[in-house]
Amino acid sequence: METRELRYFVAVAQELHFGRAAQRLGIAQPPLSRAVAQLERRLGTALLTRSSRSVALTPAGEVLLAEARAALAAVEAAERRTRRAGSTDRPGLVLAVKAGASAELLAKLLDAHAAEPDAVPVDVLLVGIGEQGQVLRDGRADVALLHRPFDDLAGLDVEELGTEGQIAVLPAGHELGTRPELVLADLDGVPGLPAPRWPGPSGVTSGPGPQVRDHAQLLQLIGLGRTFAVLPDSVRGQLPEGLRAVPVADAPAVTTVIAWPPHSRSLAVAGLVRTALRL
Amino acid sequence: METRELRYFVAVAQELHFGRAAQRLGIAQPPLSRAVAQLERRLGTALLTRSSRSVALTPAGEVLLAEARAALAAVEAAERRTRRAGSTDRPGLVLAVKAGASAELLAKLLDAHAAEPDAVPVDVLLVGIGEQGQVLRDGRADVALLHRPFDDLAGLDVEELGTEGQIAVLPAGHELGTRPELVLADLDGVPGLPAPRWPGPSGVTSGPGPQVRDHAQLLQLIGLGRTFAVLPDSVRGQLPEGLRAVPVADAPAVTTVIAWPPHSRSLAVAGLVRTALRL
DNA sequence: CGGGCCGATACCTCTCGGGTATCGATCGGC
DNA sequence: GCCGATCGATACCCGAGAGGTATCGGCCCG
Repeated sequence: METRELRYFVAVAQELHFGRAAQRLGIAQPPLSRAVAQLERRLGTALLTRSSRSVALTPAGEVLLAEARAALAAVEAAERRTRRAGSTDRPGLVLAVKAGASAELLAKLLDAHAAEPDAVPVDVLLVGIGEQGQVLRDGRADVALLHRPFDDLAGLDVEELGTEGQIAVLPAGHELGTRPELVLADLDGVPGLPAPRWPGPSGVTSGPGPQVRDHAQLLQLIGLGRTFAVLPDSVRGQLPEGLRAVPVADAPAVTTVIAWPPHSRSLAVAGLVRTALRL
Repeated sequence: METRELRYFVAVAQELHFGRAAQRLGIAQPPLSRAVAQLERRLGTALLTRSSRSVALTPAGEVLLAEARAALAAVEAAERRTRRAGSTDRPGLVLAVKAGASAELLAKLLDAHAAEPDAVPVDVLLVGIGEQGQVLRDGRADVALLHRPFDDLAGLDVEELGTEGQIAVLPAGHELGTRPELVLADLDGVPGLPAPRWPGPSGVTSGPGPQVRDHAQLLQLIGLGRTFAVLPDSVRGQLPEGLRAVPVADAPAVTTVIAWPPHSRSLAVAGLVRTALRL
């Protein structure tokens, strides 16, 4: 199987429409139809059920969609990492961090790493919530900080860096902000304060409230009184003036972890991880 | 990048010889030279240093070799898993087990799974030591039993099933077999009894003794008085007549784990894992 | 210094990926 | 119930590029 065929199939499987998929791929519809049909012939399996009015995935098609995405990410990663290994000007590491999260830990880590004798330059790549795994898997980053149980750690090698409780971050002057402590049930369905939505481990977003990409957006929306959030303790240090932080007794503990792609044989990654574990 | 290019590059990188690589790929040498040169042009990096008498990998080439292997395994996995999902006759799972290891646990697991209401048929794939990760990654198996710290768990999702001590397995009548307990140092450099070699997590094999692929081979060689082994407690149940088993006090504990490929969304895998965790 | 090994280059062929035109089926509207 | 619109499949053509053969040019060895 060639990556071209996989790209074509993924496009059709996502769009569920040959015409639109062809347009997205920048080719005409007939070659796309033929390519997918040929893929099905070679695999000996129907991947799509077509009824001239609609296209749907067969169970085998579902399997191939998931597997093809992973395989294409691996190929992309190969390309990107090789390019970076070859370009002499930047031999450093790329560290992916959720924008706005773990700021204090990140600062300490970068300082400690820079003080190492064999320090390699580190670029910080700020990504949206839940995107760290993706950038790690497709080669845009070499290491990432993520948070259990929120982020998807599947397929990554991981070391734990620390655990902390969670606090509710509320708009200035909100009645709940005056209490000394909350439980999750207090925050369930507060009138006029919907929970925000962000990309979860399963890739989908859930909840009724506003859609949010990173912590900065989230804090801004809280400042505007449009939502609230339950976040790790360590965000206290970066709360804008006026927001209220209240411990949430029964919120699950958050573990910050450092992760890297499984077959990374890079000494530079190992060095950064070692530094992180010493903090 | 197409998988064809990656396959070509991997062949050359392994053989370090364009002629032989071309032969292995079933093509002529000139197209291979051109394809690799074109890949280098597209990546903007030299991958190989060629000197008409020898071929060597550049650092970027080393990176691409590792990444390309992973990517090609992912593509193969996509193909195999889709084929199996499509062929109606065998909708079951493939469970990879080191030949001869964890026999008791395996029997219990298969029994318990068969007793489940939604039992899916399970094929057992016996593989050589250290090959479980590979067959999981390239789609030949869906689940595997492996043993920490011996097997390479990088990139796999894992649940622990149990921990046990280790025993030394010695030929009948060997003097060490009469002692009530040993320490690793006792086994270090026993005259006439070299330690066996098998594929380790790093892929290489080390040690001076005979080369071994699985437990059955290993036990046979011990029976012949040619080597010894330090193995998990649970092999006691399958020792052939005459072999001596002696606990090793300071050997690292072995944890048996059940593992599956990270993006497996399969309900069948989840069911088998749940059954295993109940044992 | 000459022969043999090996990768690169030149040049040819033909497969196959991609484009246009069109068909056939299905669904919605009148 | 018919007509038109939509959408995937089919027919047919063209050109890029993958692969083959012949050959060159550098390098080590005898």
